[in-house]
Amino acid sequence: PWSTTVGAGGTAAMAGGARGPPQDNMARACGEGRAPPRQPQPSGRVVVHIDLDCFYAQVEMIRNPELRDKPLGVQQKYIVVTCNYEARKRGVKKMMSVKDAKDKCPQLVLVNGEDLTPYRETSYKVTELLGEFCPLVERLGFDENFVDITEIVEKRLNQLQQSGWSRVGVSGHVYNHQAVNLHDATHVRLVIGSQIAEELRGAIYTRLGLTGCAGVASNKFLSKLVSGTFKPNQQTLLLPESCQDLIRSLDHIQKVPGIGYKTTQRLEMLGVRNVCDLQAFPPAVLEKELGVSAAQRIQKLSYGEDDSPVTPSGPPQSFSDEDSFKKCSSEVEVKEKIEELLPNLVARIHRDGRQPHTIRLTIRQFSTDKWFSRESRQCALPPHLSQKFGKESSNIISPLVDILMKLFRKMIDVDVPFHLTLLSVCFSNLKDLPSSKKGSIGFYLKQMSPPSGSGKREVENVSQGEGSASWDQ
DNA sequence: TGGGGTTAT
DNA sequence: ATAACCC
Repeated sequence: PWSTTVGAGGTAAMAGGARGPPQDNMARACGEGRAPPRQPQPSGRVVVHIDLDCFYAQVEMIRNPELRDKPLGVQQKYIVVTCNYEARKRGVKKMMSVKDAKDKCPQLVLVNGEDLTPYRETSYKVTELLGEFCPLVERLGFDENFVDITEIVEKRLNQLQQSGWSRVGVSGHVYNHQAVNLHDATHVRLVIGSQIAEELRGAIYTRLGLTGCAGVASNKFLSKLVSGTFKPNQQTLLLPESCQDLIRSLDHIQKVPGIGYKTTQRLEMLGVRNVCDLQAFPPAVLEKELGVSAAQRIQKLSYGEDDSPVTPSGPPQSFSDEDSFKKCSSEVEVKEKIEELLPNLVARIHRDGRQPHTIRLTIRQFSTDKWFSRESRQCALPPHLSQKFGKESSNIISPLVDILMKLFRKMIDVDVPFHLTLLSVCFSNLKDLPSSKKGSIGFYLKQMSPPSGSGKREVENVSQGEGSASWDQ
């Protein structure tokens, strides 16, 4: 199913003509008049963004191949959170209500995707696979990864120079159909990057059976923006000269990754509607509205500049499990929900092997207008409970429930009627178990403390501290 | 809108 | 602890 390699061949080497082919016919968001003058910066990096196609649906189709050629949606509560391309052809969209989706497509097959375990596991397999090629892999959600392949490109470049410079051709699309200039060192590196991106996608497909898109560019931001250009299972290379065209193709600022809901609201009050407005906006005014840091960051993004590194994600920083519902309004119900969430969560952490030192309870209260705000309370886990994650058996659930109920009462006065629509439990502040070698201090401490703790009483002191004292760092 | 995640303040 | 961001 792979898209064929598009040769950048002979005619592509248009030496001096640094400007890409004029593509002014597209109705772009930016007015003709004021193109801010900025050169594409010479960062020298090569970054790939990999974005799996309708990830949850793909995982479900692998789990049950019968679903392959049917329109398929993945459902959480009453929402179709994602769907395969058969379903999209028939008008089903991401985050559509089940009702609307069934109206659009009566034959739609739905699978429940509220348990993320299969997606999480597959997701980490992808990240680990990419990690075999290169240590610099950063996750973004479950279905996206950034890979900094600068070093691999350099290595290939050297090999090519020694073996006498064979043909280099682009793999996949080039944004804007811009001609490649093989006399331009930056172009050559990015072209090699496109070949490596094709190999990464190939490995993800042959080893895991998953398809996805890739974007190749000189930084994370641009690689992410360009990866969506050709949509299922294709890849796109961005050359520096087309950077402005790419970012100006965004018709609204909220499509800029890094500019979310809140910032969009503020920018709109300032009269900033599209990317060109943001590029041209007075920096000092922007800094007053958003703070220096955010202002400078997003204004640089508006030019396609992003010096943020690809930061290896490593193992997760937190483990959480949540459930949403129509109504939960008594303490007993809260306790039941928590007891439902915990065993799975505890098992996941146990598999991870590290010990959490912080626990958090998050709630969402029903309310008509600002239904999207949550509150949380967290506390340090008492050390003896942290340690129980290390090993099997003993009932760690009950003391955790006790702690969580105390956290709950810190947020909610149970004597006043309440109406929750979500509960979430999160463990964070994960530490490796002291790698107790024989003879080390850690070994003796670990051996000596646990023997006599039935683990019932010490829970009391955890949340009792009126000062809320957290032993957290 | 769900069921997750991250970092900055 | 919250607020912002990402999927």
